[in-house]
Amino acid sequence: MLNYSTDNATIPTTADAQYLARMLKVLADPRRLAILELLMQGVQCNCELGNALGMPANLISHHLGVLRKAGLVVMERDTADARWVYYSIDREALAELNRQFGSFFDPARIQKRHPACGPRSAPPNLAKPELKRQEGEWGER
Amino acid sequence: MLNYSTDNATIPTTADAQYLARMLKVLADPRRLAILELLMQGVQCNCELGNALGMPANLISHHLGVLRKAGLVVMERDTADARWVYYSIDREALAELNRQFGSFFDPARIQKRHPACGPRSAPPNLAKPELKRQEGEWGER
DNA sequence: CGAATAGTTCAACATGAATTGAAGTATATT
DNA sequence: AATATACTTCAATTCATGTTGAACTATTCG
Repeated sequence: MLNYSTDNATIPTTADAQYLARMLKVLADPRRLAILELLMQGVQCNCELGNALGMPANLISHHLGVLRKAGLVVMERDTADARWVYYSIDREALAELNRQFGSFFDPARIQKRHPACGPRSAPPNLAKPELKRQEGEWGER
Repeated sequence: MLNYSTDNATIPTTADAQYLARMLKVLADPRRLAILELLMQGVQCNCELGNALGMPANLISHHLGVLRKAGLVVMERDTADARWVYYSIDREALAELNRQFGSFFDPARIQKRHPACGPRSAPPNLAKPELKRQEGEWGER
């Protein structure tokens, strides 16, 4: 029954899924999450972020670069002293991310089973999508 | 102005942020996203997932293990033939994830700047959190 | 009982990305 | 012009995790 092909069928194919996959990679770093949390609390410069998080300036720059490339963060230089660079969240990009995530992981989207393989005799004994919870360490906090 | 400490200040500290950091790591893999997408479309067994995604059984098992540990996926064996194992999304865990994500990345949470450092002369010229968008490759699709 | 099947686990290896340390760039001050 | 300041960029190193291939486990069938 295993006849997997050699093409890249495992890469998300819709534009939405590709967007989400890329964004999730950007978010799945504790330090970047911490930076984003601080920027949610207000516009900040590299040294403010570095002070608050105990990170060197170059590492802050690196992570901010990743966030900027992802479109989540924007930068502006101080008008009085251009050495100061301020970073802030791009509200629209954040809202769009929230929409996409909420849509992809919407529980209302869960469907019933459509069997494509299984035992020859009896159909799978599944009355509803939720099975009895047997494992999981993190879901419940 | 750089006086970062050596403690683990960069690790998200609240329980919510830690939960989110862990979950995002689980989600930030294209193959796991693809698996989740298929499970959203209905309960499936290893070989159905493997066929659809062109992945070997052991890799499917590995990723499903990660998803189960995260509490997002549950398993049940077929009652007629215990060799068949079905996987499905844990609806409640998914709903909780959606809530946490939506809350953390809620644009309404964005605050104004509270300066902790900057040029000595003029205060930062920031009237509102949104700055003019200057960069970003992915945010707009 | 042996063979087949569905899936799981293990460990080595590969890969991608974060971190580190140095160097570079631009701006401001003396 | 020299020095200080706030970052940014680069490249080597380190680290975390995905992938591969083999071995294992449990169940079913002839």
